[in-house]
Amino acid sequence: MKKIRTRFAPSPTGYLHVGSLRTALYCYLFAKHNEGDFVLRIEDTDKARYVEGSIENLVKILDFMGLEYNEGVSADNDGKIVQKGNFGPYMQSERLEIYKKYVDELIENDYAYYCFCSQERLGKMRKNQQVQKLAPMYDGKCRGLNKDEVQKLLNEKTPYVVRLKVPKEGFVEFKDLVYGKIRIENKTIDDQVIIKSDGFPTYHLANVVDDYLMEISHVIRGEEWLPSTPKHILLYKAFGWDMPEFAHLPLLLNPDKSKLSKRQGDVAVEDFLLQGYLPEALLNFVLLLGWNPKTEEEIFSLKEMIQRFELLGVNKAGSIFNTEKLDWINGIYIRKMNLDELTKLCVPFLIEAKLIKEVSSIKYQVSSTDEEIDFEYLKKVIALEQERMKKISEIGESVKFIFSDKLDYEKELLIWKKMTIEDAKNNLQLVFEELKNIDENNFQSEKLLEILNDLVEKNSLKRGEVFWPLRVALTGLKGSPGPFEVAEVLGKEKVLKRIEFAIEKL
RNA sequence: GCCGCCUUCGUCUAACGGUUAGGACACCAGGUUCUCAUCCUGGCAAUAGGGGUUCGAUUCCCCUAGGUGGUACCA
Repeated sequence: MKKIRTRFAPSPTGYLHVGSLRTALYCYLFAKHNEGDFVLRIEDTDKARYVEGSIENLVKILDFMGLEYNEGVSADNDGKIVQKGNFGPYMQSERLEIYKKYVDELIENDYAYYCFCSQERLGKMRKNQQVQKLAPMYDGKCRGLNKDEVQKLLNEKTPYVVRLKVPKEGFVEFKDLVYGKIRIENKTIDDQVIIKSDGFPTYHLANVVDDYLMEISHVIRGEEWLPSTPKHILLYKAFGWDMPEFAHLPLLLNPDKSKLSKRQGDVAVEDFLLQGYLPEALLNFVLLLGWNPKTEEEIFSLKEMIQRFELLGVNKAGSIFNTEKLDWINGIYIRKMNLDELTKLCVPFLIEAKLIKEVSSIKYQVSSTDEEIDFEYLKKVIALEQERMKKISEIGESVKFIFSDKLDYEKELLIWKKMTIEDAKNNLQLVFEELKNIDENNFQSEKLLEILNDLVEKNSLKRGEVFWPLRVALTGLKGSPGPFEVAEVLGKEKVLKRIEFAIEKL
């Protein structure tokens, strides 16, 4: 059997779109599931839309997402673009000679023709067609030019494009792996430009030639390509080439069901990463947008995805990109993560939130107090929040209370249910006296729980009457981690200080 | 306008032509708990509309509606 080879073929026009990420993921999974190759090809045939640095950025993000490809372009240690694999170059702008050769062959065999029509004429023509409520299409003026006429115009250096000579009769039919049988009448297909006047190929030509030369077995791409697939098929036929399989993927949508766009929120993979979504979570989320595993499982590692992925499970309808479920998935991955790694991810956000400053790679300084802390301490702080974090970006806000010199809260918050102010004050006083006598080394959450439980019993109190005021005294928050974990992280001195502060407040 | 594609809870999605139309997120309620979160239990909520075919349509066919993609010397 022929080797399975897929390609991801973005154009370098800026950022990596989450929709493209899903396409890349499906291409990758399909290839790897079938022990095939996954190729990265840069479709930079539009000079006008090229954005500086976007290839470098793309390569970096794919790498960070863990979608490893076998061939294409890559970045070296300095971030410079280099060729990867032995098939290159995989940037279409460097393959112009190749397209030229193939297009000459098409013209030679009467599958394509030179067109010398000016942009102005074409514009007028289309306007007329629209007025007459006709589909805007090239009217075929240059289609019948004979060899001498063509040669003459070429000699006169008349600007030209090359167009595909689409048959007037008949139809193109193909079987899409997702959408099933698609049939389109030839008469509705335009004589598409395949070489532009600047000598660059258009997508249609470059894509077909490259897919053929790179031995791509499965073309997996967005649904927006479905209507132009017949043009591609016509090209394969004109060249006499075997066709790849086609699989078009449903679109990702805005909440209003229009095609997912930047206007209505973040769409760049980088934006999500910056917000503190984990790459694994993002992949997992995007996997489920348009594909289902035919079981009720929802959480998959990349390895499991490879094992499970089949094109059969891809559905046809577009899906709204709604990040509610992404938050849930991200929370799951955060909880599964080991503390060391999670802390490393959180540190930049803590610095950004101006809670701490970096002194060295393992030493930090608390901004408000200049106190020195180390990575091990940060781990304890992060551990407090691990199970309630949805996005890494929340960490600054949620652990602010740990690093604050002075908490800011209403004194009423210290009152639990129907307690009186006096009760709260007394109970805090009791706790204060009790904790004062505990050795610094015994300031551990289990021990503290034990000791304060005894205190509660001894004084026939309710747990809430003691724990709630204590927790608020330590955190200043309505919702927070438990008082004993917090106490352990803060240490004896600060705990006593905060309790005193609360008592004074009441 | 023309051509194509799509349509199941709010969202992501299951269901050989026969199911009380299933799961997940979100939401709500209860349990655990000093609070939040986690965890467990339960609840709410859908086959776009109309015709066929069939003993029986979410499922097959047709029409309508809506949505969406394409209609470039952009990809």
